Amino acid sequence: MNIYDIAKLANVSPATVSRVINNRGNVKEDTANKIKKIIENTGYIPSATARNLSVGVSKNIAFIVPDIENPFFSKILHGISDRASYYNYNVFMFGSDENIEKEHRILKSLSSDMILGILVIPVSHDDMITAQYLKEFEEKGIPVVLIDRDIRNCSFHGVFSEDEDGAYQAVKCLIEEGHKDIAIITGPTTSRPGLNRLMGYQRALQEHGIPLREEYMVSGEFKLEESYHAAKKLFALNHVPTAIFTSNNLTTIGVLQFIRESGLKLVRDISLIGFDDIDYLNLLNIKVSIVDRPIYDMGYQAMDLLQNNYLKRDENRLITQRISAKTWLVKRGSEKHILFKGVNER
Amino acid sequence: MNIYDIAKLANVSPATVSRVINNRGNVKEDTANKIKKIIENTGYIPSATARNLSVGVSKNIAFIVPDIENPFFSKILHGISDRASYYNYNVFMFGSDENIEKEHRILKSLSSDMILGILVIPVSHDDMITAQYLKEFEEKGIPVVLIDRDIRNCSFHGVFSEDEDGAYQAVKCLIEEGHKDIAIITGPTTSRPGLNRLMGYQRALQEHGIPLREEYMVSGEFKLEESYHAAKKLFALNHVPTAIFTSNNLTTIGVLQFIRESGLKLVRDISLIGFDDIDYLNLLNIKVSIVDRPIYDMGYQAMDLLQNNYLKRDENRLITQRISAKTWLVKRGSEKHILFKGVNER
DNA sequence: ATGAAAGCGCTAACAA
DNA sequence: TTGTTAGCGCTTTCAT
Repeated sequence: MNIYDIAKLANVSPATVSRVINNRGNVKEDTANKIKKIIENTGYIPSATARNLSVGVSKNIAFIVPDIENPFFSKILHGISDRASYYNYNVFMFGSDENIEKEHRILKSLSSDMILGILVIPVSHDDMITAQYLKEFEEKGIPVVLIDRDIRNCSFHGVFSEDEDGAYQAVKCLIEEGHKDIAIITGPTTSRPGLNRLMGYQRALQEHGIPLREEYMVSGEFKLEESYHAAKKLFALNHVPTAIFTSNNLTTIGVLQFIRESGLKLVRDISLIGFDDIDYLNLLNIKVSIVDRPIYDMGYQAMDLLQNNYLKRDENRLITQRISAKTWLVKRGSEKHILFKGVNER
Repeated sequence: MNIYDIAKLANVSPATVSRVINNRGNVKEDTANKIKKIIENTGYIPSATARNLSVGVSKNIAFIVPDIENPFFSKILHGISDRASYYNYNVFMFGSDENIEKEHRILKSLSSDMILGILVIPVSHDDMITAQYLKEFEEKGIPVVLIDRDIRNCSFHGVFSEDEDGAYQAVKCLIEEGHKDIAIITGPTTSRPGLNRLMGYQRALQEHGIPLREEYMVSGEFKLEESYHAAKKLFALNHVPTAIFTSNNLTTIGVLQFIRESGLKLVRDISLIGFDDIDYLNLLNIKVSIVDRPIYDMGYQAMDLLQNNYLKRDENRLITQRISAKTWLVKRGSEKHILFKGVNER
């Protein structure tokens, strides 16, 4: 079944059928109705492939995500997917598994005529190969929108968030609660959010006259297990901090795991503010204060940005659209300071 | 840049270039190398769209999932994605949001020449419209593989799991622990897994001579909030059960939420076994016994099944391949029975 | 081993 | 309002 078959059945030309299918107008209503009926009855579905080839444009967008199973990214995907379906776009999902080579392979495999745009959460802040691929896509008129993670020295469109400020607010809150010995479990230094959250942490301390201590900044790499071990390191210090700022959701969980396993208790033994919420914790009455942000909306907005940039891809090439999502502190009690922490007594 | 440009640069015909690109052989090594070099230098990437149109086959598969944010489905997606990338397939991700109309719209929009196969976790066990769409795809030679949820009276290929047995084992375990008053929070009756888990529950009770009690079977619809209220109902009964079997991960969380909010404690006040694990609970030292299964592998296997059925889509049309993943009980203590439950004392 | 050319299903410019 | 026709970029059969 193709457009010629339909045309024959309707005694019209394929062009007319095409006009009807695409609501191009300039077709007598009778003719249009007749054609529509035939399409309905035969169950004919136009070939998207042929259409794409003919018009040189597809309705597919590619989404490249580092960790499909992280609920943070699932939420972004949800936002993207919902908005994409509004635009009648299809979403290709590619998982890079935080692996830079895999990311390159994905980008390389992206035949540019199959996709209309690219949404990507890049693995690294510093990787110039990925940046090069993305630039080439932009030059071909395929808009690129980064999500959450920026790339150094490039100015791609993107939806980010106020990482520095979020972290700053969190640490400032801890300070105002009376904490002075505040540690951070950092994200990878190859990631912009990781870097910025560290900077927010440092600025908060400095602005309040608290000296930075090397041993209070340990690396958790945004990963659960690494963060668990980072927490362990902090508790092995001579002078255990009274509060920890954790740089992402998995980091928070890693620390919580360590706390539970060690028989420690939040607030009593250690205070905590994390970056990004963890859905079920609050429901389960595990009260952890966190820096929140509109995650679903970030995906949604990214899709919108892509769409806008696609529409005006010829003009305005020089204007980069970058959105920064607000962050806000959600206090649930884990930030509280009590003067004599159990662990400091030991 | 197209295949003609490359051909011209290499002083050969487009056919030869095509042979090189697709490793078809029958090309002198010199010629092949020359062409490869030119392709390399120009950065030419063949048009997947044109290729698809020409050969009538694409490398895309569609995955339709009811709830992107549920970690259970994220794991399946991960398995699918990994295996798909092995086959050099791209995965379209569609979210039906447990909405049957949305599912129909997605299916309807799936231009059959854009996709090579369909992986779907259908919203409903009973919906014949979806079934009809899927059948039509199969008839066109586009293989369909169901995941997790079967469709009534159809025999699609699929990867399911031993829901009945898993539930049976869980409830049997509770009985052997000494529980007699065992409730179930059920999934939707329009879902096969929901139904089968209920059947497993009932069989376990019956085989052990425990009469079924209507008021001990409440509906949680596989949803968090509904399950929370279901738990509330159970605790409002004159004769509160001593144990609950929860039909999926969200159900378990809903019940845990109720338990926590009510100041109740697992085991002391109520025993619990759930279906499907919840990643972070165990890490956070919330010890809930659950029925586990190889979720990632289910996605992985589904992709393999699709691939196999694609390869032999012409022969063997009548042989349906259905895989059932094993389930196993993971005891973490929450199944334990103590004789005088606090809540029964009231 | 290589090339010529038809065809995949659709669109759009041009003609009528 | 409708039709004709030349592509879109690739594959593949059939010659050579």
